[in-house]
Amino acid sequence: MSEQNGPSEGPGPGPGSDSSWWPSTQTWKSSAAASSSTSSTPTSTSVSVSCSASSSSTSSSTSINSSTTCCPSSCIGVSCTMSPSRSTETGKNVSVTTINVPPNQEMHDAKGVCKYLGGQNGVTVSVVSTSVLGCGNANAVPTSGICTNTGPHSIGIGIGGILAANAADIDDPEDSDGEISKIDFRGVNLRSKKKRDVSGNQNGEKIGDGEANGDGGGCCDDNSQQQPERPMSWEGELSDQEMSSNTITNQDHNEETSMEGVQVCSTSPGPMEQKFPIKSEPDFRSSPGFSIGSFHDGGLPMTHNQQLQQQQQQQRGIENLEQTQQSDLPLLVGKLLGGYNNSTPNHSPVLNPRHHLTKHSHTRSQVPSPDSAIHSAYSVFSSPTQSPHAARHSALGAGSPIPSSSLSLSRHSFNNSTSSLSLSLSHSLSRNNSDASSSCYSYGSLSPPTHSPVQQPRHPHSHSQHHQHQVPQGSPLHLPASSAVAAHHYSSSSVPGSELSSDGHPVAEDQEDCRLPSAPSGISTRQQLINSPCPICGDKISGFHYGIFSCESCKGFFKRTVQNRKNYVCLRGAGCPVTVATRKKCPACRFDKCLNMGMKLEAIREDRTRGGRSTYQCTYTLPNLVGSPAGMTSEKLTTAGNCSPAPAGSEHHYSVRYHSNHSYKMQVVPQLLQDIMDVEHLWHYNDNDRISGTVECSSNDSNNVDTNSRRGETASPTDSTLTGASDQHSTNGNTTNNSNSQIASNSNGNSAQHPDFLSNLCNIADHRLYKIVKWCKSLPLFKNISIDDQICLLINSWCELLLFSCCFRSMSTPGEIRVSLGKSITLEQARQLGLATCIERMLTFTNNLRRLRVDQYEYVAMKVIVLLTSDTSELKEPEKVRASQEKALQALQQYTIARYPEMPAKFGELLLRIPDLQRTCQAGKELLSAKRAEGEGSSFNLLMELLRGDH
DNA sequence: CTAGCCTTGACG
DNA sequence: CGTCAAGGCTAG
Repeated sequence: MSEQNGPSEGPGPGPGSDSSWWPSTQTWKSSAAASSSTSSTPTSTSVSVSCSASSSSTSSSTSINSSTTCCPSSCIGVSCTMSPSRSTETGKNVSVTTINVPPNQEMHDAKGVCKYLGGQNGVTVSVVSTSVLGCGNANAVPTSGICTNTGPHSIGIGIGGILAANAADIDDPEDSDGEISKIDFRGVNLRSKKKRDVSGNQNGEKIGDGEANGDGGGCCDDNSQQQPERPMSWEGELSDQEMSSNTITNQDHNEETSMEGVQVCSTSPGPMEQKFPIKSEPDFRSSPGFSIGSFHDGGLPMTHNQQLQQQQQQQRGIENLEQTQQSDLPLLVGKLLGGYNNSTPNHSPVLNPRHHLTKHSHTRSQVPSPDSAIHSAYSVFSSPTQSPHAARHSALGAGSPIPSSSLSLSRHSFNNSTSSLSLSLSHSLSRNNSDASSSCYSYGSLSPPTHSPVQQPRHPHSHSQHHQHQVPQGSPLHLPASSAVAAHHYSSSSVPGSELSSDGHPVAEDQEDCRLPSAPSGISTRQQLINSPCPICGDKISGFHYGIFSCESCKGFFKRTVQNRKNYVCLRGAGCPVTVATRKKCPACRFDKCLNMGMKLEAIREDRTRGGRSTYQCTYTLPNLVGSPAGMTSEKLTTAGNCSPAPAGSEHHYSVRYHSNHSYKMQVVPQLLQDIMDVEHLWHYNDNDRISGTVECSSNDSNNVDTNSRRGETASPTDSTLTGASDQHSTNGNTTNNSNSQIASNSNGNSAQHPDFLSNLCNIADHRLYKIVKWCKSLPLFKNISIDDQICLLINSWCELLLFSCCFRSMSTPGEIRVSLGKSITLEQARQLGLATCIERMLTFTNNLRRLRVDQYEYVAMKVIVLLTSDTSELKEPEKVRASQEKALQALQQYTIARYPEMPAKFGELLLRIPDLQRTCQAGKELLSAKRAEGEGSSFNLLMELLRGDH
């Protein structure tokens, strides 16, 4: 890893951040290298336990010790693992994200407990203790994940908890917050300071990002006053609380940040998407259900009828499943889904192998390795040739940052019509393009944005949106969002000059075609354009940079951001105003705006070659507004038609460039996708959950009544993840026996020895399961599926879902997988722990996500697609499931086409990653089973953490 | 990190 | 040689 050590890259491309997608060489290389190297390592199941064991035992550098070190109970959570920063190989600091144990931990735990006790209904302390004991006990343990709930109460947890949690979910904001505050956000984007190499290597740079941010957010240097500076990450800005909370103990080494604190939004590649609204989730702990857990009670967000039906169905389904399947998971899932209650003996789900799962796994296993992923990220961007369409339209590409708020915006109904596909037209331009075809600039007035000629809203339909300030100052070129308008396009050549009229002014031809309000063609001169305000910040335009006319500062900012692969996260969830005065405050939003306004990543030269003409292809597709496939309304289409792009062969395409965020979103994001996104917050795992989970687990286990009790069959997803792996594989695969046997083994082995471990498992499993089920039940497409099938689907996909979530979250930290809050693991560390196979695949998968610049919308859509995989023979209504999946696929396709016209193959590429995910999952499960067998607690815990959901 | 200014180099 | 966009340098 050359310069960038894997970890170090941290700042790197976050999922959200653009940089992530950036073709960046180094990062990729490093990662690639790593992966490749690793690849050599046996992917197969057998992980060398020995290694791990030793390593684990030794806290060695990597120390991932978890629980033990910390409080046992709490273990998982915060405390655990901290690995001091370790400088990685390369000289650079790599930051491995180390996790420090927060001093607070104890607090947390205690707190958690307290909450738990107090908060929860009936749960008594005694219970807790019991459960704890239980966990500790060999018996209970294994199951823990699942078991967690097991106690009589346990059930409650599972289902009850969920139910209880239900919508309402009792959140304790406060608690949460408090907890959150304690959390270490180091990871969050702090940009490591980087020194700049004289040479200006990018490599080194990554490191550099951050310091400023430090906690406060270095990003905005200046701003501090106005706002405390916040660390940025693509994910979003941290809330104030978070900010305050962040205590970062950084280790010197780490400069990078992990995004942990940020909730997630996981990464989205695009800055836009990145900003996922951060919601803290309700703590289910607080929910009575949890403690007590009668699953009966809990109500997921469902109507009563639904609930009733579900319950009925569930029971039936569950029973069926039980009969048919023997995996633990199903039961648990079933319970969760349906509230099915079974009091079965508790076994640890985790331990139990699930056969069913295997089936898929097998299939999946066959899937080609992700290795390909390694290839370059470059490919996409770097070579123009590859993507003819490469150019990102400002409009389209620009993903307008979608502020969290945006979610609330009214949605358009989008037509799913595929027609949209056709919309994207692209040219590929060569760097030297002579062809510079026409570009359309809307000249209109030089006047300030408000005055922009374009003012007419281009989109009649645009809903009222509240725009966020972000609106540009509206240079004629770039219409203010509010004004929505047309923009100029250039067609092909990146070289502005080409576009210019003889005068040297950009040709406005298109405008007319496009009906842009802007001034008549020819009227404005380039100079005029230059005189207009920078569409990003409103400053004076200095020229045509990276695809748009912008000021020198934004040009430089964009360059630095891309070259250095910065991952900025808006702590506020996006939507920060970007003006001359505020542009320094939130680089995340500024970068988003750069993209939104049309700056092209492709314009940044990987090789940093100076001079000459740009080779990047400028492809302009029809304006999304008009044509966006996804959501366009007919009207819009019509409009588009007017603007009709140049004839297919023609080189010139004109499109409206500017889209307000709002309109953008509406146009590009299919309703279904938006609906899916709206429930995404249910997925995220937050600290509170964790903590609470811990408590719960402990409490519940011992008794375990039933809940989870699965006849040993069920495993919580988490567990299953672990175990499941084995199961699916068949590695372990014992069906029936497994659960018991496993449990036994566990109990005997490590589990007994590591109460913490067990409790952790319980916590994780419970929480994740809870979250996942809750999420599933809220999914638009999932609700209509019968309970039986819901259970089946969840059983078959939970592992993929968890891993996907983890990998997506890790997009911003090349070379490392973000395990949990602040914690991350590098391949090297994984090797020491004997987890190389799994981590390697995860890194590879993550690299692919980064390369593809998977954004939040794509991520959520893919999760649904994965969830709705109907390739199982166990489905009762496969057609229905298939139909649902098809809808999700359609929505994703529409979105990718509309949002990333320059990446026409993105949809297909995204789907091609699913097999990799499945393989990765298989590897993870195998590892888990192996670890479990060997009893390596720490490694096992680590895996659990890996599988854990987002925070 | 920011942003203004400088250098580079393909084109015309 | 001028233009112009991309990268580099560096004071702040």
